[in-house]
Amino acid sequence: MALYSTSVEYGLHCLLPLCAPDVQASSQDLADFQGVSSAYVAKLFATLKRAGLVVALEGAGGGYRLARAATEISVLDVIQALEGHKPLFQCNEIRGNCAVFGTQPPAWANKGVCSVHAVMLEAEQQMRKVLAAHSLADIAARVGSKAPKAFPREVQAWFGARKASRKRAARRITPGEK
Amino acid sequence: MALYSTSVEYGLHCLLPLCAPDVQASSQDLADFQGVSSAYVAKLFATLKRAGLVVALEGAGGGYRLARAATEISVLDVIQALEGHKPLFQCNEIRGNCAVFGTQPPAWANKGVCSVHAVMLEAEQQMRKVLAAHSLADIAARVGSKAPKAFPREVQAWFGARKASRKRAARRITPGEK
DNA sequence: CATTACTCGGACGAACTTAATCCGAGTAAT
DNA sequence: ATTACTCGGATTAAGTTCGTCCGAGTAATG
Repeated sequence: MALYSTSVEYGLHCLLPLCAPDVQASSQDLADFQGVSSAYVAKLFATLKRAGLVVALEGAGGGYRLARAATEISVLDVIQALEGHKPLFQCNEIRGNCAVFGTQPPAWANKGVCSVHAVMLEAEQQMRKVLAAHSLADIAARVGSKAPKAFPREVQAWFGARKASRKRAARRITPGEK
Repeated sequence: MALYSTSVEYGLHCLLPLCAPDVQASSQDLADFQGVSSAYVAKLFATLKRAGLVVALEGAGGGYRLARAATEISVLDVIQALEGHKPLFQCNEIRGNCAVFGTQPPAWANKGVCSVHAVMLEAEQQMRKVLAAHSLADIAARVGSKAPKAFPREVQAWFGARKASRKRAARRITPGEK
């Protein structure tokens, strides 16, 4: 339905909580926090790690953490990591197929960039310029400016409670139970 | 593989020959001229007609013609006609799902545009601005400036010969033959 | 030191969109 | 009146995306 898929939306939103200083959370927690599919977010974060945007801490109490400062991760970085480098438009050089050329197109036909392609490249460049200009930190700050002052504390409390409840729940489960 | 599909490439290229004054050609001829799938181009032009970018002349010797001056048809018009209005990014308002909100998100959470969405909208606007600024006539002119002076005549000759050969070929086919 | 359970990570399957094809309806030319 | 060429929609095949599930490894725990 849209040019960029849901991956980008999930990925960006789930990265936001990690912008706060010294935060580390599992993909499970991040997904539950944002109310989206946890299994899918797990897959997305594996991709983000491969792209070098986050680092993973394995084992109990582990989780993800930003690989570099939130100011140094642009929206474009996230998009490229999750969707791969998708051009706006793929030129198949059909200008060289023109029937009047016969078997071999003349030199002038393939000279420079295809005129249709050129327009698309210009549009893509403008788009990428905007996406590269905004960092995760910018977005997090804008969200923060809307929220009441107590919000960051509440978030921190939620992640803390989450971790605690996990342990407690684990204790209750009998060994054989699924 | 790319954000905009092959439809856009086929559509734009096949519209270019129609930019010359008083040209009218069938989807079959336009596709053969550009060396692309004719059945698929036929489908695309049906869509372009529905969008009001071209007008169709039915019957033998019919074909398509631009619905208005080539200077008044932008690349964006063609894209929107063929792909529908696809936003760069679809916001599902997951900001309201945040787990700390409980059942009902507070008023400030959904105030204004989602901060992630806002970045995407800005990027999309810049992109569309470029696409809207270039018309079919612009592209046709740029192609023409590369080509030798005799090229337009050759093209016109090709379409003429095409029409003539059709008639001749038709005469040769026996009624039962496929 | 052995166990536990929580974490990542890749393999698997269903649903949707796109690319392409085929055939029927209508119309201008013959 | 016939012919054949045109558009136009219904149908089919392939690729991509979204989402789920299960196995491997590791830090915490007793």
